[in-house]
Amino acid sequence: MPELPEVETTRRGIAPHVVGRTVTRVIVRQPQLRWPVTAALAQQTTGERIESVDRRGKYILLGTHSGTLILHLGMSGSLRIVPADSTAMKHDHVDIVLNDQHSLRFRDPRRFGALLWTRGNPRHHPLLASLGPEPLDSDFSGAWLHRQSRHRSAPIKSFVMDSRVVAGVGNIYANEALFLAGIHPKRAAGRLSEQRCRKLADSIRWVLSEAIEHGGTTLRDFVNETGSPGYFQQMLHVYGRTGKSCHQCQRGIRLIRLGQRSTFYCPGCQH
DNA sequence: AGTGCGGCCTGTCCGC
DNA sequence: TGCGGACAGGCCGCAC
Repeated sequence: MPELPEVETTRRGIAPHVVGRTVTRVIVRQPQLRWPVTAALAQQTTGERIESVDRRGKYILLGTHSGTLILHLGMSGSLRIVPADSTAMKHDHVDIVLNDQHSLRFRDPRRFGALLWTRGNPRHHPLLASLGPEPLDSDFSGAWLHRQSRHRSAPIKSFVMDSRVVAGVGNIYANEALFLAGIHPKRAAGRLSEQRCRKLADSIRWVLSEAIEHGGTTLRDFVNETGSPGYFQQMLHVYGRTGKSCHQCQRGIRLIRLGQRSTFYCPGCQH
C-alpha cells in the first residue's frame, strides 16, 4: 500500500502524538511479520521516551535515548493513534502503548511490514545503509541519476525503483513520474541523456511532493493516522488507467508488465 | 556486478 | 452463489 508520500503522511500524522511520550508497554499479538517481532524488541522499547519521528525512504524511525525503533509498513501496513483500551481488530498486530492512555497501533493484513530495534545510528542498519539519496533532498538530482545510470541496461522504470539508486520510489509514482517526464518505462536507463535524467528527477520530486500535499494516494484502504483517506488518486495520469484516454493526447493508456510489476504508460506521450 | 525472478501473506476482484 | 486464479502500493535474497 504505502509509498513514500503515504509513509510521510503517516509520519507527520503520528509525530505530534508520540514525541515526548514514554512507551509503557508493547503488545505483540502477531509476531510473524517480515521478520519476527521478538520479545527483546518489546523489552528494549518499553520505558523509552520517544524523542523523534523521522523517515528514511519508506522506513519510519522512532528515536529514543538508547536506540531506534525501525518501522516499515510493507504493502498493507498502517499506523494509527487509538485509545489504549480500544478493541483490537483482526490485523492489529502490535500496540505501542504510551503514557497518555493512547497507543500507536500497527495494522498489517499482509504482514510484509516490519518492526526492528537497533542501537546506535539507524542509518548504519543493514536495511538502511545501502539506500540511495532521499528523492526530496538536494543530493538527488538529474546529474546523480545520469551518473548512476551509465552503462545500465535495465529499463528506466526498474532502475528508479531500485532503492540503491534513489530511496522510496514505488510503483505508482515511478509510473507517474515517467509519464510526466515523457519517458517510456522500458527505455534502457543507460541510454537517457542528461537532460532527460534531469526532467525525470524533477518529475519524481514534483509528483512525490504533490502527493504528500494531498495526503497520499488512497488505493483500496490507505488511511492516515486518524483513519481518513488521501486525495491524490484523482490526480493520477496513468496508474490504474488502462484503456482510458490520456489527459494530454487522448490516446489509450497501455498496461504492460515490467519486472513483475504493472506498468502503465501513454504510447503517445512517452518515448 | 547487474539483472530478473521467487517468495513472504491476506484480501479482493473477475471470469467461469 | 461458489470456486479458482490472478493480482495488489514492498523488498530481501538468490541464481544466473
